[in-house]
Order: sequence, then C-alpha cells, then structure tokens
Amino acid sequence: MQGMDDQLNKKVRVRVAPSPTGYPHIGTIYQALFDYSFAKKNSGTFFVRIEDTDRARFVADAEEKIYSALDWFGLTEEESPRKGGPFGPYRQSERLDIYNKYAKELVKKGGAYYCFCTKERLAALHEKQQKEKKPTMYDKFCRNLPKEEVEEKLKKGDSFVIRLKIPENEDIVVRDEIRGEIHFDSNLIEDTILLKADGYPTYHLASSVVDDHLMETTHVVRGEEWLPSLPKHIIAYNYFGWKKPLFYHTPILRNPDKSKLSKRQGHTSVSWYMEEGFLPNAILNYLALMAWSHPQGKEIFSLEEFISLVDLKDLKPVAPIFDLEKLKWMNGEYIRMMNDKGLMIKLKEFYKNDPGVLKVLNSQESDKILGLAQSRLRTLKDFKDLVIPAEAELSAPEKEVANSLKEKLEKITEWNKDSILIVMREVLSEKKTKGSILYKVFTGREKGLPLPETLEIFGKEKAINILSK
RNA sequence: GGCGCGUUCGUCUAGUGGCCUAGGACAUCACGUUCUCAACGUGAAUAUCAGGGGUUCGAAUCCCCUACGCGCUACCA
Repeated sequence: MQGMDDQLNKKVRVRVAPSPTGYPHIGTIYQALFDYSFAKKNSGTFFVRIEDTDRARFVADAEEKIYSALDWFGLTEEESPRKGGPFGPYRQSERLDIYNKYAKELVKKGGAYYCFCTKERLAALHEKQQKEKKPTMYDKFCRNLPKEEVEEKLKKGDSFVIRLKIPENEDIVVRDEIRGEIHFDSNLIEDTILLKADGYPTYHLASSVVDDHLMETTHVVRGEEWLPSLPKHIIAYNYFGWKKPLFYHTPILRNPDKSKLSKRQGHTSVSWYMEEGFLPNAILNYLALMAWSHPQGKEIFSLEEFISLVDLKDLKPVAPIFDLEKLKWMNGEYIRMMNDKGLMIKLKEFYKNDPGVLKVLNSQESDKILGLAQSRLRTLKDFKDLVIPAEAELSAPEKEVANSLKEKLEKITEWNKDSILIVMREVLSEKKTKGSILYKVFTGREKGLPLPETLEIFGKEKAINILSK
C-alpha cells in the first residue's frame, strides 16, 4: 500500500497509448475513458503517446484519426504529439535515441544483453521446442557470450537485438491493482527483446518502462492482454531502479462468442459507430458500464457524474461481451433526453451530406417533425426512414385504400389532425383493414410518424399530392 | 502444450457470511394506451450463484480441487 500512497502524492498522470496501425478502435476509447475520467477526477493530466514503433503495420493517417475520435468523444488530451507538452516528443519514433541509450545502459547494468541469433535459428529452435512439447521460448544462447566476442561482433557490424535478462529460479510477484498479487515462475518468462535489429524498441522497453517512467505516468491503465508481460516490465523497472506506476489491467471487450472483440464479429471501428448514428455520450456511458457499475445501480449517467465517482480500483476483472442491442437502447435514451435544439444540431451534422434529409431539417416544420420523431429513434440513422418515403409498389387493395383516402381527404374543409384522423378511421372501418396499410400508402412502409400530425404539418395540397403519385 | 486471468438469468450486472425462497437493466413474451411504429405503463418467463469437496450454527460470499472460457506464449502492440 506504500506504493499507492506515494503515487497519490504525486500529480496524477495517465495516458492512452494507441498504435497508428489502423483506424481508431473502440477499445482505445474504452481505455481513454477511464484514463481521462480518472485524470479529471484527480486534477491530473491525461496525455496521448503514439506508439509507432511497428513500421510494418504503420498507417499514415491513423494518428490524425485517433485525435478526431478522441475529440468526437470529448476525451481531448492535454499533451500529445499534436498539442506538445513538457515530456515530449510524444511520438515514439522520435525517441529512438532515448530507447537506445536506456537499452545500452541496461546492458551495462547487467540487466540486458546483446543477442546475435538469427531469425532462422530462432525459428528452428521454436519448431524443435514445439515438437518436444516444451514452452517455446528463447534458449538464452547469447546470454553469457564472452565480452570480447560481443565486442567483436558489434565491431564487425553484426545484426543484433538487446534482450532482457530474466532472473533464474525466482518467484516474481507483481501487483495488479484490480486483481491483487500475482505470482510468476521466472523460469517460464522469456528473455524478451527490448531493442529490435532495426533499432526500434519493443513495447516492453519503450512504452511500459522508459516512456511511462520518463513521462511520469502514475497509473498505467491498459488492456488485460498485457497482464502476462507485467513481470517483464517489473523486472526492467527493478533493474533501472525506478519507482513503478500502479498497474490496472482492464477487462477486454469480447465478441458474442466470447473471443476478444474483433472486426469479424463485432464492431470495433469508431467510425462505424459514427456512421450508424450513435451519440458519443451514449457510447461512453455504455463503455463505462462494461467495467464499472454505479454505486446506486444507475445505468444512465453523464460523463461528469462518472468522473466524480470513478476510482480505478473499482474496475472489474471480468471481460464482458459487447451487447450492441443494449447500446442501441441506451442511445435511444440519450436521444430522448436531448432538447429539440440539441437533436437538431446532431441530425444536421449527421446528415450534412444528404440533401434529402437536410431539406426536411431546414424546413419550416422541422421542429414539429423532430418532436414526432424523437421517441422513435434509437440512432440518428433511423431518422431518414422516418422522413423519407420508401419506393414501394402498391397492391390492388392498397391502391383502393389510397383512392378512397384521397377522395375523403379532398372533402375536408378544416385541415387539422382531428379531421384527418376522422377520415382515416372511416377508411379503416370501410375497408376493414389495419392502420398499417394507411402508412404503406403514404410512406411506402407499414409504419412511420403519426399520420394525422404529419399530414397536418404537410398541408392538404401536399398530402393529396403524395396520394396522387 | 505451458503460463496467467476469469466463471451469478441469453447478455450487462447487484451482491464482500445471515436482509437472497438471489435484486436491477437490455433482449423476449403478454396486457394496457392506440391511426402504424415507437415511446410510456403493468406484468410474465428465464439463474439448482460452473461442478465437487471443505470451514461455519449459517456461504453466491472464505479455502481447496476439477471443469470450462478467455488472454498471452512474435525482432506486434
């Protein structure tokens, strides 16, 4: 507990550290939500570090997209490559000399060593280990190479990596603040690579140790998939003699089949949620619920409320299945909580490239239409089907209903929703049909915004026109 | 295979030794309202708390074992 007190005495600094290897992942937002909220609660700093050390998977505009995703959710960071800050640079590819320096320092301290093994040798080794059903891990071949031999190879310009020297025969005890103490047998931990042959660091050196230390991260919030490598990081911290941050491994989001949330089964891309008309606050609320529950059991709560209540140690260790249905329900709740103006802004933004819908939104009657639509939306995307009729062929009986309706509507002298409703009822009882058929006639769908109200808004002429088509 | 984490309704969960014959939410179904679809209201169904052993007067809650699920096991993060 000593460690915890120490950390709390320092200014809270938490980070989200995405890799620009694709479009922003909902999991990154999930992490950022806890980071951001915890930082705000403790008047700390939330910052972004871009982990672009994997050149093979690098995607050029991914970083830009990460920022716009963060902004969209209102989880804007204080320090980052785009904003700068006192601990920069915040892009790992610009910190290569730093990692290099610390890797070599670790070698000097005896906590790491040069390894000249070829990928071919490693591949053969793993194959052999697999055949023998032994753990596939590095056999420490270069761990005790004579100094002179190492010097010579380096001078010759041989390709090398630097590996972490894992102590032998030790019970490594690490602490995850959510789960408590965890024990690992050091003999089962690989002498992991810290610095790659291309001079780039791996996560184990750059992110988890050097950067988090140099950037004074106090609380590391990261996915559960990192738990197995925690002992490596702890060992490295110990070699350096650095004070460790507190570690929180958040439960991973899962697909309906329980595997790690993936593109194939779930929706992982932030842009998908944007395109489907989800509200950022609703998503955040839902995400918070995935690893945390409100002390009073509330399910709907604002970011502000979450910030005021959140404590990282209350996060749950159980990996939840991401339920899109519940998210949709929640999104609908958020839509219903908005005032007319707020909803209008969201809709105009969402449909900015859709002239058809935009025309409705910019019309005189838009407020009334929004009022009718609001309780019928689960996502912003639902709005279009409510206001833009579908192309549909009417059957013979449907045409008959349409004609009868037209005839009666034309006779109305006082055009309002009550008189329209009377006519609708007449038609329904004469033709002995359900109300849905009236909707089919007007909208091409068997459902829609309440007809008396919408027809009143449209006016007699327009209503008759629709039926004349 | 090895190591680690996890396990309460289909799903998200409440629950920290007696208030639990297990509560809430989503989804489902029914009813009410009704011009359709929603929204809203009421109600129903769904969990032998993974299984088995302990500890205890008493266990979903503590301990052990087993099973199952997931994660990791890369010069990815």
